[in-house]
Amino acid sequence: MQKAVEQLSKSGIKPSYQRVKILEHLMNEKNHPTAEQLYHQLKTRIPTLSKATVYNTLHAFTKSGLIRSVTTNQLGTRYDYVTDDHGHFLCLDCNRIFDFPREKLCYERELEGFEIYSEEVVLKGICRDCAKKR
Amino acid sequence: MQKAVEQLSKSGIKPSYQRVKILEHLMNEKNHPTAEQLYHQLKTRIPTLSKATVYNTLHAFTKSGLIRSVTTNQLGTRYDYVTDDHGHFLCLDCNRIFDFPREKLCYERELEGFEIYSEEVVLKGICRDCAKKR
DNA sequence: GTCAAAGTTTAGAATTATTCTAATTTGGTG
DNA sequence: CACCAAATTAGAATAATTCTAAACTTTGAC
Repeated sequence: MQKAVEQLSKSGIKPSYQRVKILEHLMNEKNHPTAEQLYHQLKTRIPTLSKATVYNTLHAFTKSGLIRSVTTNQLGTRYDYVTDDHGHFLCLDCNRIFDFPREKLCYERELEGFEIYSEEVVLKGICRDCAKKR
Repeated sequence: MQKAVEQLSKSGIKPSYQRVKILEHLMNEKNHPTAEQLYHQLKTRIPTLSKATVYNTLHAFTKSGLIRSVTTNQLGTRYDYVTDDHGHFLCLDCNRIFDFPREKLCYERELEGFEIYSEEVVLKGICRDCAKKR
């Protein structure tokens, strides 16, 4: 609880009840939920919650860099709380997303004059578990 | 024309009229069109063309590795003909996508046992032209 | 050549993620 | 308390994508 409020304040986002709950959820969840999933999971505890709030909030968080959005093209955009630089592996079978560590990328030469707000590395394929099952 | 047919055959995809036209279009276009844009641009030359065909075809091409899909989250998925390893920079202002060269990424240790089908590096921000205009 | 089977394309309906809108609620300030 | 701005809400609207069932093409067997 305290941590989420702190993070929001630090990012210049007013820590409303909904925002705190959404951020906490993302801080605890390790499974990269969609906006839809987040909405349903939180709806039980915040019955008045609206989808618009979830989307607005996720956009604000993403813009401020608190969370990262992973556009997978299947089942909608997925979100995770940003800790360090890591890439995402999407399993095309079970739809889970795995984090994996990666070096910070470096593009000074190629993209001179470009302002880079976010960078995303997404691999797609079959995860270890699903590969074994075949 | 010949090149597209050849590429399709090599990938084990039967080179139907529509497929050849779609692939040729992607080989010529440098601006990473959406399915929608492709559909409209080709519709003038193939009046019977259906959106379902465009989507089916793009999926087949992507699966075979002939083209790559760039999921940007704004204005739909965008496609480009694969030549070499490169990353994509999406300008949040003008919505253009810029290709830039990048090294092949290397994840042997972190993702042992995972089958990697595709890898995508997407940066988002403001391109040089748009940055200047401010 | 004719036929059936398989594969491809088509138009339009259906679905689904996301955005929009206008009204309501909330929280702080004088 | 009364005011204002910001945040939230429910539900409608939009837009990308998928689905469906029918029509058309191609292929190979006879």
